[in-house]
Amino acid sequence: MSEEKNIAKTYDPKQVEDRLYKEWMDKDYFHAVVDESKTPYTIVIPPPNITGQLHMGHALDNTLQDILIRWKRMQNYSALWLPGTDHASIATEAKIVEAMAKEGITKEEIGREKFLERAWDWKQHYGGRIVEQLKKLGSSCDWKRERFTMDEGLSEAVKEVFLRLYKKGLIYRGERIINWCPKCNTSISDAEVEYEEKAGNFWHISYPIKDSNEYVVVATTRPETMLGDTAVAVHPEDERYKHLIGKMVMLPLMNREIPVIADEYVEKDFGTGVVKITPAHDPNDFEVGLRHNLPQIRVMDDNATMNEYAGQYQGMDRYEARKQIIKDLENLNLLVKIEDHTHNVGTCYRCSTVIEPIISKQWFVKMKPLAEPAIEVVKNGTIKFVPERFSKIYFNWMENIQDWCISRQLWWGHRIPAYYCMECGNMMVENDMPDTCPKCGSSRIEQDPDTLDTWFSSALWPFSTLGWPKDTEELKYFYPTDVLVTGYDIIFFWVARMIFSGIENMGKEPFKYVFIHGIVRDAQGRKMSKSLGNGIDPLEVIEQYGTDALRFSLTIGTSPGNDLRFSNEKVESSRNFANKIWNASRFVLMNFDENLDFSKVDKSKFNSADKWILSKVNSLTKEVTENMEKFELGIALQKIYEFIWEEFCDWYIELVKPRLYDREDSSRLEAQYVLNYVLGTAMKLLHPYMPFITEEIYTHLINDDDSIMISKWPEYKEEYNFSKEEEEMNLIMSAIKNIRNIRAEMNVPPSKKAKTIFVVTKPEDQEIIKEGKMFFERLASSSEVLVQSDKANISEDAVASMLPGVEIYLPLEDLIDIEKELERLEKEKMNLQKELDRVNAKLENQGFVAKAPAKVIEEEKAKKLKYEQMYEKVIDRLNGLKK
RNA sequence: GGGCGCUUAGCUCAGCUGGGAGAGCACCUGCCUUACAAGCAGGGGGUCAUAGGUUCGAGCCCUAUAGUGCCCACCA
Repeated sequence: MSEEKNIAKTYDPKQVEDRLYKEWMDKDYFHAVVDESKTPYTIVIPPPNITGQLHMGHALDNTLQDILIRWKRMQNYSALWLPGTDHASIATEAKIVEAMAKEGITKEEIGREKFLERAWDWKQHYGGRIVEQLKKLGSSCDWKRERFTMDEGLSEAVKEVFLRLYKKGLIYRGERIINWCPKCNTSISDAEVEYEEKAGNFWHISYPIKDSNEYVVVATTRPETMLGDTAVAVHPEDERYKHLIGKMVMLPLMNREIPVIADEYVEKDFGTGVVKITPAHDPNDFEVGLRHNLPQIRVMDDNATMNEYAGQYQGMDRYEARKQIIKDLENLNLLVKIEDHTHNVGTCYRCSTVIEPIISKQWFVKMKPLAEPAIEVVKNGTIKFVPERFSKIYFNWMENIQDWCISRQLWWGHRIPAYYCMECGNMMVENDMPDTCPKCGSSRIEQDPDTLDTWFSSALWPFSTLGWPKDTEELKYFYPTDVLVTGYDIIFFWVARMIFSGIENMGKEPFKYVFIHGIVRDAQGRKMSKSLGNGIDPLEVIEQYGTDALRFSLTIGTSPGNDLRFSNEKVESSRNFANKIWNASRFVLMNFDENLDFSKVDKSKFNSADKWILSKVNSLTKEVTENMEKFELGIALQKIYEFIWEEFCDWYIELVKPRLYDREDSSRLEAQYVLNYVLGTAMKLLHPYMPFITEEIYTHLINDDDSIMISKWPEYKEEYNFSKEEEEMNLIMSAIKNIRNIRAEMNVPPSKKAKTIFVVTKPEDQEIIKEGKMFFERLASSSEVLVQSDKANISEDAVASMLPGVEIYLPLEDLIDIEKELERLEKEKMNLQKELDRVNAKLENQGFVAKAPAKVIEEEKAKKLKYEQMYEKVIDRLNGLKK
C-alpha cells in the first residue's frame, strides 16, 4: 500500500501473505522466551503426522490456536506456540512398505536397519511438507522450538517414562487377548479399534456329547474359531443343561474332547444358552478360560491364515476357512441352522481391516492407578473442557478404562527398552543394552523387537517438547500449558493420555483448558474423506481466496464443539469482507495528508459522530475481549465484522466525508485522527483472525508500532465512554433511515434531491439535529435542513416521518402521491398500534408489575410513552392529509 | 443397551447468565453517489420440531414424544 493514490480496488492476498510471513519470521516475532517480567501462555500443537497433508481439520484446529496465541501475544504474555510433528508409526511404516512394494521388495528382505534408513530418508523428504503448509495458514508457531516425536530429546523422554512406569509396576508384559490387525501386522490398542455394524450370520452348530446320543447346539458368528475351542459353557442354573456339566463333548471337525463347564458369564436367554469357549480368540472366553484353567489354542497366524492347530484347514485364509468349515459341518449334518445377524465388527482405524482378537504376548500399561488422579483433575476443575459436556465423554472412558496395549510389531517408532538374555531368558528393562546378563553372565543379549504405540510418545508431548526429563528453564516457565485445542475425535487417543501422563510424570496437569472443536464437513454436511473425494484442499482455498478469507470462514458463526460446514459461498463472503476492509482502509489513507500531526488534535472538537464511533469501538473492545476469554471466538468475530462493516463503513465513513473533502474544515484533523484510531483498533481486534490484511493495513496507519503482531491489545477506556452521544447518534441515524425509507417507498431516485427537509423538534433537542444537519444533507439526499419548533412553512402535502420527539417532513412537491402516502401512514399506524397493545398488555399484567425487575418495567413504560407520542403524530398527519 | 448433540427465514448457521427473533447466501425494488458493483440504499420472508409444565414473562429452564447425527458397550 505504498502509493496510496493508486492502490488496487481489490485486495490481493498474494501481494501480501508470503511477504509478511517472511517478515515476521525474520524479525523473530514468533519466538517466545523465558521472561520473568511476563506471564507465560503456552499452547502445544497437536503434532500432525509426517505423512500428513494439510486438510480442513488441520486448518480449523490451527486457525483456532493461532487466534488464541496471537491474541495473548498482543496482551503482552510470553506466548509460546510450540510446533512439531508426529512420527505416526503405523501410517508412516505403511507408506514406506507400500513404496517398497512398488520396487518389488519387502521390509523383511532388507532388514530392520535398512528399513529404518529408508524411513528416516522419507521423513527428511516429506516430514517438512506439512510444516510448510502450516506456514501458509499464517500460523505463528515458534519454529525455533519445533520438535519431532522421534528426535533425540523426545526419545529420551519416552525411554524415561517407560522405565519409571515399569519400575512402579505400571508397565508389564503379559499374554492377553489383543486386537490384531492382519494387514498392518501389528497389535493395536482398544482405542484404535473402530466398530462397524455389519450384516453377518449366526451359525448354530451341533456338538455331540461323548458317550451319549445327546448333543448341544452352540451359536457363533465366527465358526472358524471353533477349531480352537477348549470348552463349551452353560449357565450353572440352566435347568436344560445342568445334567451335562462336567461331561465331555466331541469338538466336530477336530475330534477333540472338550469339557462342558458352568459359568455365570453365559446368558440363558441369548442364543441357545450354550457358548463355545475359545480362550485364544475372544476376550470373554479368555477370562472364562482363566477361571476354569482351560488350554489356549491359537489357530491362526499373524496374517490371519489358519495355522498348524487348525488341522485340515491349515494354510487357509480365515474367511476361506469359515466357508469350508460351514460346508463340512453341513455335510456332517451338524449345521442346525443359519440366522441372519447384524453385529458390530471391530476394524482397524488405519486400514479398516477386520481385526482379529488373538492371544499374544504384549506390553501393557496398567491403567486404573493412572486414571484415578486423571479423573480427579477434571472433576475438581483443574482442567476444564470447553464446552463442558465433553468432560462426560472423558469420564465415561476413564472410568471404564482397560489396560493399554502399547507394544506394536512395527519397526518405525520407539523401540521398547527391554532386553532378553538369549541364554537364560532373563528380561532386563534398562536405559541401554546391558553388556552381560546379571543372572547368567552371558553376553548374548537382544533387545525386544517391538516398538511403542505412537500415542505413547504423543502423550508426553506437553512436557517432552519443553526438555523433560531435563529440568530446563523452559519447562519450569511454560509448563503446565494453558490450552489444548483439538477435535472431539481425539479425546481418548491423545487428550486423556496426556492428562494422566502429565500428572504421573510432572506431578501436574498438562493444561488448564481443553478447547474442543467439531469437524469440518462439506457443503452437504458429509464428512470430508479421501474415499468420497469430497475433501476441499485448504491450500487451494488459500490460493483462490487468501488465507485470511479461509480463516474467517472457519471461525465466523461457529461455536465450540459443533461441526461446521464449509462451502464456497462462505469463503466468497469472507473474501468480500477482506475486500471491504481493504477499501475502507484505502479510503482512510487516501484522505490522509502528508505529515499528519496528531499531536495537534483537539479532542474538544470531536463531534457526536466521532464520539459515537469512539464509544462503539470502546465497547466492542470490551465485549470482544470478554468473548475471547470464554472461547466464544465465533461471537467475537461476528461482533468485529458487524462493527467494521455496518458501524464504521456504512455510517462513520459516510458521516465523516464532508469534513475530509473540505480541506478547510475546522475539525478535519480530528476526523482523520478518529479514523486512524478506530480503524487501527478494529484491525488489532481482528488481527488474530485475519493476520495478514490487518498487518498490511496497520503498518500503513499512523502509529509507533513496527507490526500489529507485537502491538498492544486494545483496552476499554473510560474517557471514550460516550453514552449521551451514542443516543444522539441513534436518533440522527434513525431519522436518516426514515427519510431513506420514505424516499425508497415513494420511488424517488437518489439523484433527485429534496430541496428542504424540515425537522420539527423541541428547542432543547434542536442542537443535536443541527449538528447532524450535514448528515441529513449528505445521507438523506437533501440540500437544506431547517430545524424548527413548529410546522411553520411546511406544505400540507409533505411526507412525514415520526420519531419519538422528532418529526421530519419532506416536501416532495410534484412527486407526492397522496394515496400512497396515506397507505404508508396507515401501515405505520397499524404497526404502532400493535406495539402499543403489546406494551399495554404487559403493563396491565399485575404479575408483571409486581414481580419484574424495576429496570424492565421502566423500559416498558418509556416505550409506551414513545409509542403513544408517535401514534398521535401519525393520527394528526393522517387527518391533515385527508382534509 | 447406555450417553451426548442437533431440529430457529428458501439454504448454511449464530443466539452469552430467561425480558421486544439475528447474520451470511438466495430473493424483490432502486442505484456505476469521486473507498468498495466482491458495492450502496430500501424491502419481503420465521406459531424458534411437537405436546405439556415452571415463570409476571420461554428459542433459552423442566418432562415427554418424533426426526436426525455422533460416541461408548464383551451378549457368544
